[in-house]
Amino acid sequence: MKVDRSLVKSFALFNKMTDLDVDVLLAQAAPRRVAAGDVVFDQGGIADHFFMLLHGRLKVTQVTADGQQIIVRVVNPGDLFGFAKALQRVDYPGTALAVSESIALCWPTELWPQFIDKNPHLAVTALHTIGQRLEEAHARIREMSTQEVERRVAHTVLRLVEQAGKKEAAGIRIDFPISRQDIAEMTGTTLHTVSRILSAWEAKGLVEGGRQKLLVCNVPGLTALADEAKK
Amino acid sequence: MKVDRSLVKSFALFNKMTDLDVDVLLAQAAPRRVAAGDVVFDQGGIADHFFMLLHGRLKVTQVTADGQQIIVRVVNPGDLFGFAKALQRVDYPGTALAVSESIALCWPTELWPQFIDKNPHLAVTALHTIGQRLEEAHARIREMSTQEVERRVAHTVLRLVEQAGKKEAAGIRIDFPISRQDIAEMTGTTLHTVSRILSAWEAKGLVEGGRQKLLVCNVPGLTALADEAKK
DNA sequence: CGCTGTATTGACAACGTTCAACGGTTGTGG
DNA sequence: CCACAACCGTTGAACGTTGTCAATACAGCG
Repeated sequence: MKVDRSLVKSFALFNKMTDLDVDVLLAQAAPRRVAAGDVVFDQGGIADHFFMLLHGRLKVTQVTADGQQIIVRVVNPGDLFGFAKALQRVDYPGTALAVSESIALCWPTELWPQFIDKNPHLAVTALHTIGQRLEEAHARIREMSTQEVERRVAHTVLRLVEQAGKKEAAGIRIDFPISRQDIAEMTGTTLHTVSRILSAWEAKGLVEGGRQKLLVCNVPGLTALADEAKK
Repeated sequence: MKVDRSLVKSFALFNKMTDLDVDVLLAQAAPRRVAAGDVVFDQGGIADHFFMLLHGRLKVTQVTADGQQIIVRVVNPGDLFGFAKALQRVDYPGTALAVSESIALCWPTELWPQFIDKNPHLAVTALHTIGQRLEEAHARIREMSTQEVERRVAHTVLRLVEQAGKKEAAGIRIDFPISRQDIAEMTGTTLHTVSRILSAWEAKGLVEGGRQKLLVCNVPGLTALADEAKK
């Protein structure tokens, strides 16, 4: 039940805090293991906990009234997630699903007010986190408003490289299982179009595909594609 | 220079505060008049102040690297805006431009920490505000990912009715000058398409157009259009 | 009165979705 | 252990929504 301080000290959220404060926070946290494919919480469910990802990878999705799904974001180790209550919501606005074996720290939402009370840093950090997320959302809106699909996919893949890139001999591997459908739901297009684009890129030697796999061979090349003003 | 308490007490931000606290806040605020077409701050400018809109209407825009513009949001009376510094930014991420004669309260950003220190309510309110804005952004992403242009425009117009609707004999007036270009930049399309859609709606008696004018005659009809699942 | 910014409308092209069929891989249950 | 289902991916063809290009009209303003 007890999580060791050394496991979390490297995350941005904690590295400005004293050992004592970290210990207090950890003492109230429950670690939770989530198998790939399992959900941490469901869209519409009562927001009774908030979380931090220790290990693994999650995707947060939303389903529209007419059944279409989009991926809101990918959760990486060190990220806070599911703190809907802090935003004055009673329910979770999306579903968090593990795409690979993951471990999350869980706190009951009732503790949130105490936490920010005891540790003003946390409130500031939370504000920054949400601020960044808002900027990401606006960036995505900007892209969807002004760019054609191929550039959006390029940007999305580059973002994944940043967040989950792992160096390999032949290039940079996206370090979790990701399907064309997933990329489609991140960019607002269909898996067909994504498949075509990735095939074209593979022919150019920019990437290497595979079942739920993606290896980026030529980052500068992709960046050029992403930044290229409309011809 | 002094702003009377009664002018602001009706806004959500202040109505949970004591008269004394309100007075303290107001004592440090500078009211600023902005003519239609003038900017309050520029994208990229140093974020040395944050604001609350007392009267009028602003639009917040962003320009992309290749010169395309989008409208991030519309600022209504009572809204906080431009608190970039609280999100750990040094510059404003967008430009705030008055679309009609407006009055804003200005505070130097250095005061922000003191404010949330003295008035914990404010930090909570700020979190809620940003949380809502994040949800709006996600809603917009969802719409742009899954809906065709006409429905997006319908949603956008309905949102404007909520925010800036003014009852008239023939329907609900959008209470500030708004062009087809503006609507296009809010929905991620072109003014041509917006013009076509509005013309079609006018033929059906749903709206009445005009130069920088918009009157919604049939709200339920528009709502039906907006919610209609894809045929 | 002419200029500038806004709006309308048509013709056309194209990007991307939809529909459809097929191949390959993984995992499961008999 | 093999057969089969379920899922993921690929690719072709047709269609349609929407952007692009272009021409015109109109209102407001100096």
